[in-house]
Amino acid sequence: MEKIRQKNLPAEERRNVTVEAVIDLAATTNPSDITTAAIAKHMKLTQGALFRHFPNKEAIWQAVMKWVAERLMSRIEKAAEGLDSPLEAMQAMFLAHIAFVSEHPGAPRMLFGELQGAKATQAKSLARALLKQYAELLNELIKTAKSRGELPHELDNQAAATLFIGTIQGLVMQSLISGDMDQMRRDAPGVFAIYRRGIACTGTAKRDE
Amino acid sequence: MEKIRQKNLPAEERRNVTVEAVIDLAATTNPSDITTAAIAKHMKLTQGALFRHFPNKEAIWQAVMKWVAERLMSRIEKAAEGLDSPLEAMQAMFLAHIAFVSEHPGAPRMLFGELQGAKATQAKSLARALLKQYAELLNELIKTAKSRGELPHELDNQAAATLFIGTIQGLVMQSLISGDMDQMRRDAPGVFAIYRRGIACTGTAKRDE
DNA sequence: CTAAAGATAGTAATTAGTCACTATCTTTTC
DNA sequence: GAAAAGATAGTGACTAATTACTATCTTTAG
Repeated sequence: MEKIRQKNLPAEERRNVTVEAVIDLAATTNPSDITTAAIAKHMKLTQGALFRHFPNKEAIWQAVMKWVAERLMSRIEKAAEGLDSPLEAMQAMFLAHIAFVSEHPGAPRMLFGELQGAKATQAKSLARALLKQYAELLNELIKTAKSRGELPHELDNQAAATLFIGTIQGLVMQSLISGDMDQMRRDAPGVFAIYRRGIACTGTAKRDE
Repeated sequence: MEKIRQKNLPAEERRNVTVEAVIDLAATTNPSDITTAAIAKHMKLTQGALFRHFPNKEAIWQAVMKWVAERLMSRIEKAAEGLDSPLEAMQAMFLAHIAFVSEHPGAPRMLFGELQGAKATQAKSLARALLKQYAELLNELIKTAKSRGELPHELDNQAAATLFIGTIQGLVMQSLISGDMDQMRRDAPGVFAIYRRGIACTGTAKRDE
């Protein structure tokens, strides 16, 4: 069960190892500073050998984004599974997302890094697709919640979904900044509590008009 | 008032122009992809000439971060000025921040880009200082709001401040992703409304325990 | 006339990607 | 069932382009 130094791996296995190496590196390195040489070194391979398994660097990035998208979505969907209340489902998704990121700090960095770029790479379009799918999932939940009376009808769906994702992104950014991934796990419940009250609460509290 | 092509600018003026050129470029380019050559080209100067005014690239980035920190903080403080209610002040700050970013999309990109990096540059420590100052300002407002009864005492200050900043960062990220800075301005009021209810609302709404 | 600002033309280091060759595994054939 | 043949994986040295940065010459402004 130990991580033994493997040689002559079959192609697909080697590609998987490569993706993990990149996620690993991205935990401590700015994605755009990750060189093919660094990737190769981290997996104890020569730089040239990488190109036996990927046509170019962009293909590596694409594979990484696919990995992130698949793992993250499946994790989130699994967390929401079986929960009857949409609000409870959203909370479970929120915490699952945070947990995933704190286990793989490199994942959000790759995502943000890719989205930040100007040119329309294929990796970028994968990242966009992920966010879109996420937003749709949330919209469904919010709609169901409204129909069940768990959320007020006056609630702005768009804003609620934006804030849900934005809140996570904000937490992630602040953890990246402090360099402490546990901070995120600590802050998550309290932050979500505020979000939940924000969308559930109908009254406009105090207003002086 | 027109942007006339200036030559032989005095040193300080040239440095200002340089900073603006970088912010400009950062609006469409990943900060770590911005080369000294690109900066020079954008301000119609030769690359070598840049180093007459900055000892190295890091010094340029430092100047940029200083620019961002000063302009952003002064803008936010001005927005909150004269507002008696802390909650109103927070809303004004929120909207001012969003407005600033939508006018200078390059600013947050430089900030995030710098914070993302592993190594401890001076530009990075400026960025950290900015966020810290911001958080303290928020904390003061929240405390005052509590003492005036505008916010409930049970509210978690830390979480509220985190979410305030996080919400903005999230909005920024999503605008960067869609490439449409106006999206941010459109979403901001609705999103802040939810945040405001979230911190102001004491009741736990519906809970099934 | 001189000092500051810019142009020109470099440098050394680093980057993604290539290539001829070697090592190892898998399949075929008798 | 073992040797031959082919396929697959990895090596190490290379390249062309790009990078931040520098040295030297030229222009301009006061």
